[in-house]
Amino acid sequence: MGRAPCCDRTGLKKGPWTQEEDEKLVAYIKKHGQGNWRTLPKNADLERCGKSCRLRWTNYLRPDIKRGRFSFEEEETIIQLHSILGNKWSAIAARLPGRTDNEIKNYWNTHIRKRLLRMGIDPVTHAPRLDLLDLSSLLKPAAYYPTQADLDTLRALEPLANYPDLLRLASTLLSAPTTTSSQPTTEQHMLLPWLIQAQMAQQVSQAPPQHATAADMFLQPSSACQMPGLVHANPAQQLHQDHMVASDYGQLPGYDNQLDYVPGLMQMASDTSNLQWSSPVTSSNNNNNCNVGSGVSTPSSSPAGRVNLASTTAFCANASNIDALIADADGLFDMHLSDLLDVSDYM
DNA sequence: AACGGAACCAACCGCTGTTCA
DNA sequence: GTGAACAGCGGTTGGTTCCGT
Repeated sequence: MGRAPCCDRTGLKKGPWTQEEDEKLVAYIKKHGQGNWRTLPKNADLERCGKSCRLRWTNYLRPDIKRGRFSFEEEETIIQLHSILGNKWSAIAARLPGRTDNEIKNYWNTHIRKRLLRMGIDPVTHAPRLDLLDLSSLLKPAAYYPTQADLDTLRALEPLANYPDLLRLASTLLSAPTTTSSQPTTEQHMLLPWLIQAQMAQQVSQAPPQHATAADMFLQPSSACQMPGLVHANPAQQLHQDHMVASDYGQLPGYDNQLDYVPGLMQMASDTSNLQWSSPVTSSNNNNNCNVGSGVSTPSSSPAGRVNLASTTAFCANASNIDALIADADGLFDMHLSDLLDVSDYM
């Protein structure tokens, strides 16, 4: 378009607003309404551009703005909505009465984002950061009291050696804390054959290109290999638990029930021995546009694809019915893989 | 008390989508 | 149909405050 900037007039004031300017703007809008922002400054006797006036009004002077610290409930809502909507601050703000998009954005960048990073959760994908996980978690139990089961586990993992990312994923799953002891659960052992099968199937079907790791194959929403819900995190839930258990975010609480996720996971594995994972939600619209990164800036440090099913869903649907999507996603939050990922050892 | 770095947040910038002449 | 004007959005900046040394 090449549109000229709105504030190209010289002599217009910039920087912080004075109380006098605020009063002028508020008085004018109270009397005349918002109307045309372009003409407002002149009519209100303000040496500001319309854009600056609009920003000042919407972010600060609007009477319905709630100021002060965010409550925990608001924080939880922001995290959940962000996992669905991404950096759609205005959409998030629309669901937080009294909060502006700018305020939420600032709060995210200064508080929540850093907190998630400390928790080992990627603030963009809301997934556990694979780069923080390694084989040491697998070896840890065996190093202390190597049982036959531990040895079997390690032996079974040997074929994964050439797929470090997949190995990390297996490490994550298999190192999930157990209820009463350090022994892997039956379900965790059941996962092993599936991982091996997946790895072997991949070797047979196609050799992964140099630039695509095994984990990329798993995590790419637009590829044939989708793993919906598997790495779905609920940082809000985790935050809540942290609040309950420890104020130090570097120390994650223990988890007492990881069995919730396993049946679904094993079902997925048994349904998809050929790695053609799909979900009822995404399979109908599984094209390249379903890259959840679209519309959201994705730092290079983030995984190639976003593995959050809710996010995928939202973006695939062009966010045409966000409320419905959020309602759907609320149900999906019942799946807490993050609840079983204890990454505190790697922090 | 002074200093420097970190944290915070209001405001700006640049871009996109929509409207309208 | 075209392009300028406009509103709105998300990313970034820079000034201020806080805090540790």
